[in-house]
Amino acid sequence: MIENEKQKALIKEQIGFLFEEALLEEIYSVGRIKKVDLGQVIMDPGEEVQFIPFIIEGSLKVSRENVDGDELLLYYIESGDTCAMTLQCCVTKSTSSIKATAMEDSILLTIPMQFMEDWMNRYASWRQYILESYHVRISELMETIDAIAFMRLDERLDKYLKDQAKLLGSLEINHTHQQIAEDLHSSRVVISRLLKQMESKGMIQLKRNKVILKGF
DNA sequence: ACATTAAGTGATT
DNA sequence: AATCACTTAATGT
Repeated sequence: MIENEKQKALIKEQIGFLFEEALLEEIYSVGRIKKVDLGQVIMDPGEEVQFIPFIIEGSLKVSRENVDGDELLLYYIESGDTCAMTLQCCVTKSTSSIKATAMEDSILLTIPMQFMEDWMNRYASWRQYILESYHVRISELMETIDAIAFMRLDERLDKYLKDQAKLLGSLEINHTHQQIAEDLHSSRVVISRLLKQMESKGMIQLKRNKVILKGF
């Protein structure tokens, strides 16, 4: 139950326009606010998902992970978004096949999954939102597939840095080369070399644990 | 001062 | 584009 007026206002501001009053009231009565820190893992493959997360503030990255812990970044979710894969898990009552990590300190609104179906039947706005969310996720997945299949790694890296900067609203990206390599499913050495190349072209500036973009 | 972790580089596949 | 093996640089204790 969300009692705090400040939190209510925040929710209203971020997702209020999506739903009618009655549904918002229900959201207030069953939702929980959850704060997560940068780097915190919200969902792990194999875990049973029992809530639907909305991003109220901040952003998450969603990635695929294999048994060896190798990763591949799929897409990001930001304020007002929810995670389509979670929805799928809720409907089929299966376990998560993806990993979600906080890209910055973020605030989530979590809704227990048992309300999902009921709301789908009773609220057109909810139904539409869920469908719309699926649509957006799938488009982004397509974009990622295109990038993997058709772009060279240096182009992907460039896109990655720009996406990252846009999302976090900063030209400074605080990642190690190792972390970037993991997101792109490449190796650190290769990323270091490509970054060095970009630096000598004047596109970026390199610091320890940091990449600074020189505009877009 | 030393250990640890991040980043740079040549050579090889 | 990946991996190995090694060097150099930055940072924490």
